[in-house]
Amino acid sequence: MNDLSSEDSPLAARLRGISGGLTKSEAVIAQWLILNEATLGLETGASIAAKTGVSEITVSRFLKRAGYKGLQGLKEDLQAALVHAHVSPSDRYFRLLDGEIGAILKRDADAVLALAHEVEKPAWPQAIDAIASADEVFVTGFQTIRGIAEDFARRLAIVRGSVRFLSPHDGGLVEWIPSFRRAEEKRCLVMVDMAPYAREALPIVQTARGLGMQVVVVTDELNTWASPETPFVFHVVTKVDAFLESTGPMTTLMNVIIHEVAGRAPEKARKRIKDWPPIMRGLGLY
Amino acid sequence: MNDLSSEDSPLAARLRGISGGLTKSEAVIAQWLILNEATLGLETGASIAAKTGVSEITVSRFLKRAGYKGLQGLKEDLQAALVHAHVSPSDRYFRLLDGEIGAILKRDADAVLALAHEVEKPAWPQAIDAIASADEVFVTGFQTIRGIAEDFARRLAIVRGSVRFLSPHDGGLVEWIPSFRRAEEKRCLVMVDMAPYAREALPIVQTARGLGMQVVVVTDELNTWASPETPFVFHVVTKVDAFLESTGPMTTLMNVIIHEVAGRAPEKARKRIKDWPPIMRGLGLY
DNA sequence: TGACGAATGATAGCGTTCTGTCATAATCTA
DNA sequence: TAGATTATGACAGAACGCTATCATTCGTCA
Repeated sequence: MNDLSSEDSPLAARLRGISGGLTKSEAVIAQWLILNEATLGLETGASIAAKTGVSEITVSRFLKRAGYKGLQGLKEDLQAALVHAHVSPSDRYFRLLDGEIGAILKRDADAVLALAHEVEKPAWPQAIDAIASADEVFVTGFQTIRGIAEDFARRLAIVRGSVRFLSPHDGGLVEWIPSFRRAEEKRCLVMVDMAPYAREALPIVQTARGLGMQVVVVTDELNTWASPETPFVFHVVTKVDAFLESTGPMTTLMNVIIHEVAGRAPEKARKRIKDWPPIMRGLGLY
Repeated sequence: MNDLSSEDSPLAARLRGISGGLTKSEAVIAQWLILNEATLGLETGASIAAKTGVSEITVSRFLKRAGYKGLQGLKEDLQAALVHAHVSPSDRYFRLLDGEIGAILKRDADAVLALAHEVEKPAWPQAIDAIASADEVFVTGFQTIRGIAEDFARRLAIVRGSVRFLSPHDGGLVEWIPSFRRAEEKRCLVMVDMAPYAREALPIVQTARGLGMQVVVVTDELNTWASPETPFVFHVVTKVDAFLESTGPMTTLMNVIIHEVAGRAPEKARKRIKDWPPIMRGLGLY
């Protein structure tokens, strides 16, 4: 094992660090795993056994001894190392991230990092411009993610004015009745969506488009109805193998939108952030 | 699907190139695969089916139609693409996470992973028990994070009954007027808090404690008033060097609470999750 | 609105994977 | 060299993954 690169992967470091030394079979398995790290994703216990000349149960025992929950656990670790290498410089969290809740947190963190793909899209800065430059911004969202939309509307209003939450069922879209005085204004709708609310959401988006608004949709990974309606559709991974979908990464993306809109006029945003607390002080809330 | 990045991965290009268009289910699967490309190594046909809401055989048919020899064939293709890529997936992630927004996402992801510390606390399972075993759960939160609390109340109500959102300023705590019929019931208050709302939050927590309720507070990293009032205080990092604090990790922790409460009675939670859509179908929302 | 075709799902069966239990082989020590 | 201990393997069973077949649902068209 001494002939391996000094620049160890986490896998190599971990296998090398097994206390008590390795038996002959274990050494063979460890070396094979390290040399074939790039393609471990495709292997099974049986295929590793076949390639190393030991039995399947020996492979299984070795992985357990190495601290993995079987080959699946090793694969999950490799995946996590790939994604999280740039998040935390130390292993201090990963020790705690064993178990079911840890797995959910890791997938949530994966989903947050994966937002980088959405922000990288050419449509992203155009969507930010649509929101930042609109004379009025409407925000809507339904049922169990209505809160995300409401918080977004409140928080977006901190960094720019003329933001309204829209409750189509309650208000029947009276906010969109045409006004002569404001006929030339640019308006933008931001919709926070989660399948399967297409029946409600799609007509609203189509109505907004019909009225000349730009529409930005932030939605989950299953939404396919939004793309034909507007170029500004951004997906968030919500399935994290929990009882319910995760809404944390979607909240994070809404916060990033606010940050980017504030970044379009940073001095104005800073002034608004500063001006707000004194106005609120009369409420006696803190 | 037209909103995807112009810099398509081979997988995205291949799925996009399927002639004859996609059916509704196929479009969902294709989009999900593209959005989750980084973690496909860990998926099975069954797990993809579960996450996309289609059946396993539909996933299998789609992969065949896309020219893969099943999921295994897709994984082999991904692996081969990995070997031939000039930039490794890890480096690609690094490049995406470069820059200001990438830094924010990394800090957000780090804050999500750091939630493992809160979940590890001895108080955590006791807090989950307090919520799960209460006869009635009240949920409250204010201003720009009121939406997180409202969504939490709605979603917690999916997995257990007798959950109420509390709006103290609107309702003046009428929900807490004593009732002889329910005098012996165990009640629990869950408060989502963010500095600087101590002036409003603290009296509510003290009132709840005085009325014999258990209180769980989920709050940001600056809160110091909560710990003397209740043993169940969980902190979330919200400072991510953005214009405004991030509420994504807090949303994630609320989701973890829901998951854990559901886990205290999983069959009941699954039944409630299953029973809800038919009731909702009358609304015509999807 | 009804019929027809396409899409999709349920179920069962087959193949593969993983591991518990017991047996065998290898290694070490006296 | 023999006995004891440890490492490893064989086998069977449980669990999981995938798909063929048939049924059901959905969408389109007349």
